[in-house]
Amino acid sequence: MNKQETILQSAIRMFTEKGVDKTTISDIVKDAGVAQGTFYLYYPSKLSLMPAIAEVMVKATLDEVITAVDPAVSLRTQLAQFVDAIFRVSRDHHEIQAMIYAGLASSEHLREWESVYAPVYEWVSRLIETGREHGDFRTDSSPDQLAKLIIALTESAAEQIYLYDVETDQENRAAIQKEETVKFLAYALGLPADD
Amino acid sequence: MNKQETILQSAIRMFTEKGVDKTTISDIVKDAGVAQGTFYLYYPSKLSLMPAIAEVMVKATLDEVITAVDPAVSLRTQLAQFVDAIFRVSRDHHEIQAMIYAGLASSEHLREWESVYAPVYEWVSRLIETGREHGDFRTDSSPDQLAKLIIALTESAAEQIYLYDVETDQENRAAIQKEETVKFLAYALGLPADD
Amino acid sequence: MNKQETILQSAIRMFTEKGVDKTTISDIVKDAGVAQGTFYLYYPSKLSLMPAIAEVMVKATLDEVITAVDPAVSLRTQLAQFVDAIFRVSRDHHEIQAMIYAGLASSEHLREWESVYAPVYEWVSRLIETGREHGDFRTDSSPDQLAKLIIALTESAAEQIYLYDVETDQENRAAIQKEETVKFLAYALGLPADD
Amino acid sequence: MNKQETILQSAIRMFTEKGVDKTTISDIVKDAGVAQGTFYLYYPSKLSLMPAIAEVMVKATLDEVITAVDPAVSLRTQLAQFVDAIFRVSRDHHEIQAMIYAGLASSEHLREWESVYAPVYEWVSRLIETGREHGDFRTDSSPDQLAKLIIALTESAAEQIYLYDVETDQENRAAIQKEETVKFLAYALGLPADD
DNA sequence: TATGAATGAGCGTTCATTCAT
DNA sequence: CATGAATGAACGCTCATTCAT
Repeated sequence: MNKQETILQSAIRMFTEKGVDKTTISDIVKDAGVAQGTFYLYYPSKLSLMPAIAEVMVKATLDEVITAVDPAVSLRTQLAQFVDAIFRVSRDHHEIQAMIYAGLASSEHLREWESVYAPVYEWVSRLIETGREHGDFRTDSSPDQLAKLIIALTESAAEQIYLYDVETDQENRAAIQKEETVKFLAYALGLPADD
Repeated sequence: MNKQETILQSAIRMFTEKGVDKTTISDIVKDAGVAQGTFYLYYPSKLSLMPAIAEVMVKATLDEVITAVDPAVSLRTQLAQFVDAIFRVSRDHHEIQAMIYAGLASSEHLREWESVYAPVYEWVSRLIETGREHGDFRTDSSPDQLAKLIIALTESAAEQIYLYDVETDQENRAAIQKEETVKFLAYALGLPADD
Repeated sequence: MNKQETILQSAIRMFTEKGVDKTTISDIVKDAGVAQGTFYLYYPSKLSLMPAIAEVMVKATLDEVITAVDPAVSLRTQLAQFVDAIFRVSRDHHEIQAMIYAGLASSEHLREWESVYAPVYEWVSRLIETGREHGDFRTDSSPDQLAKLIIALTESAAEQIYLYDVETDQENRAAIQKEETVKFLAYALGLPADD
Repeated sequence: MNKQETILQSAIRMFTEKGVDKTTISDIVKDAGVAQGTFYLYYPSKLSLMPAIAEVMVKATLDEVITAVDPAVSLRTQLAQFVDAIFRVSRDHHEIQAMIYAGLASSEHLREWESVYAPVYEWVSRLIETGREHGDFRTDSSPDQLAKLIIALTESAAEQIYLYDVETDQENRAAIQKEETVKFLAYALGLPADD
């Protein structure tokens, strides 16, 4: 792994452990085992790491989703698998997600965000199109629009559980929230219940 | 307005204008017209302002919602009014919302967040209960659960429009997103279409 | 002496001892016995000290000149006293003079320089005007023009001796250079020799 | 042009463009199109370039003077041509001159300065000697002494115009200053007016 | 209560210098 | 000879925090 990659990995680790604001470049380079100046060979500032990190996160999300969702099962089950995957990503990376939401917001790298996140939208869009070919889902909204709202709902539902530090009974609350989210989505999409 | 309140208002203004990280206590006290030391009479640190700010925001949200939603009209219309209100709050205060999401996350004041936000959840919960008394909404989920997801979806949908700087055609995209969100919610809640 | 004045004095001392470039703000505040941050309460940067230092230098120059020149003696003698004073200032402060010449040049504070130095030009101008009232000095150049060249010549002659580190026989070479400068000036100004 | 020479030329260009302090070795090697390490094959530090640069400058000055001054014309005119040449050099290279004056001063390479500048002194000295053979110039000062003061006056007069950024009406003020300088010199040297 | 001058630890950043290739 | 990635000491500067008034 080259030094640029090492720095990026260390940045993700440090941001996750202590938050973006409280992470110093000194923390990152110490963790990465490189000199202070080496950081600046690859990134002009701390915030300029954000797009690269977002990219890593999106890739991780997409990988998780693709691995988790089995195209052979019913759409309702696929939806459950999707929700499960998003909740898992949120649980494992909620610090980074908070960082992306607000950290990116305060940087000048926001423009890049939409394009970085595009693959996830596209994946969900295609899921809907495929479903429609089998006669599933309501058809009075475009796949792109539905994809946006599906993702908005699912990530936001996951964050309600994982973004905040209240860890009491977390997995139990997560299970309920997941089940409710799937049901909510099924209704919202006009998906008939499994029989 | 006493000095504590003045400081809080200045903090909100400064945070909104230049972001939380880039706002210094010096900025706040200058804007408030008080001395540097006075800040510390009321708040031990910059982050300790967060719960108070969150409270103000939640109150603003609730006021907006209560004002906008007319209990006399159809539930579908009330839903549309609710979505409209949330989008408006997001448009006007997206900086603060990003701040609350991630700014709070990095502080030690997170515990207070849930209790601060509770009134909004309760308001939506009561909306559902009232609807049920008239035979509306599906009943296979608890009002509290539905409230959570309604809020999650609506705020997240609004943020997709307003959190990012792409201001091209913003209000047009917002109109479409609002309409789709209402439709999505109506399906998700088992609400019959207006007739 | 207040802290601002203390910092200024320390800056002059440090600049004189080790040169402007090699003097760090840390050097200055250590010498002044104040905290690092205190510096920035009064000066936004190292270069912003320059106009203040220039002012001190000009005042020192003017004091030296006014003290040294006796209006009661012949103009030729007054000229010698003036040259003597300028050489003395150069000897004692040549580091600062080099600093002002080039240090100011690299800053954005250059505009202020002319106004700061104005009193010296004016003093020499008045010397010429007074001389003319007694029928001395050639009259085919304006006092202001002559003042500029008198100062240019005298300071530059002094710097040839003192700006560079060659200290061998310095005072002897200075004596010769002073005498020649006075003679040069006397001719240049159309001043008759003492009789 | 070999790499050593390329580096020197780039250093002069960079120093002129952005000042000595703000020019980094990285700037120089980038401009020169050589690697960072190559610099150190030829110069041990940034300041060690100074004597070489001074030499180039002095050569440029001498070339300008020799080209400009026509030995066939009257001494008064030659003086005007000389003043003109010095003003031109100052206008085109005032950044480097400031650099040499104070930049050299802060280095350990000062000893070399006098010897580097010697050819200019000698040229002026010879001008005076030649003039004397024709019965011109006063003879109560040595040519070497006069040369020093002539150069001191002329360069300093030029700097009063060009060292500072006030560019309003610069060429007009330069013309007046040049004329006055020639007149001043003519008197100072006991040179009869052209007839 | 209220002030604001003073603090100083610690930050991001620069850049002259080295050395394995 | 030439390279340029890597170094890390040292810099200017910020700003939350304190405390004598």
